[in-house]
Amino acid sequence: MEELDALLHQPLRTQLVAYLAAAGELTFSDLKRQLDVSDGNLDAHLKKLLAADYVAVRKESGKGRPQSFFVLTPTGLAALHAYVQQLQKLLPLGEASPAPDAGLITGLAG
Amino acid sequence: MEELDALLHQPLRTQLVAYLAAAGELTFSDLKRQLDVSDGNLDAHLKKLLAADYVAVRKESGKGRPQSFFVLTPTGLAALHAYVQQLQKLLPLGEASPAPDAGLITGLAG
DNA sequence: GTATTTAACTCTGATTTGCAGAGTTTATTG
DNA sequence: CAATAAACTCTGCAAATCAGAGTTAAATAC
Repeated sequence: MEELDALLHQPLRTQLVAYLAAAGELTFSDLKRQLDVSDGNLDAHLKKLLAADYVAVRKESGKGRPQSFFVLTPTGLAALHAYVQQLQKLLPLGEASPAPDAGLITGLAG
Repeated sequence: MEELDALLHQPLRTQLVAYLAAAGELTFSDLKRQLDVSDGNLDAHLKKLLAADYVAVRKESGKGRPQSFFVLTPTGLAALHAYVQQLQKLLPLGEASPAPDAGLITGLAG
């Protein structure tokens, strides 16, 4: 049985990676604002994603203050894709039933 | 902005709750086998879910060894439902686009 | 019917993760 | 050039995660 990617399956990192996937490229400050997180915390999570080669940095200096631009790497994008597949197998996401043998999580509305 | 439920957004607990939702009721040993996890670890996670009233126990003794049967409570089921909604907003799950302004995470296959 | 084994938990302590704020560096403003 | 502020980075503490030792109770052997 496959397990959920622990690197992605964490509140802050899931959002972070989702934002990067949507936006393509974001600065440290962009992420800090969007995630509403402390500097140190964001730094720690980015370091993990960098270490795993899920994201990459492009540092720009010269014009204006130095800034770091973060992007998803192909590795990170593939991991995200796999992660989403895992979630779909596990949970009743989207409209289709995830498994043929079970109609998971129904009868909620009542 | 709403955040992901930290109690549910954790590898073991997400799976645990998904299994409970699918099966309706599982014993400690069932969960241990399915999740392939140590006794202590499973106990700790169950305690958290019990403390949050996401799951409930029914303890049976008398016939055979004493066993604990775990179920999702209505609270837990509602939390799971809300959690899935959050994921759908954040990630491109299912077939439908999550947001009108972005076609998230495309161009993966190439 | 008592001793031994084994399933079903539960508790404890160690490791890892997550977090916030202090510290550092570099540009901009007066 | 001094002061301010943005953009990070580092350090240490608090909480979460985990594995295995310990406990209780039923089943099996004798």
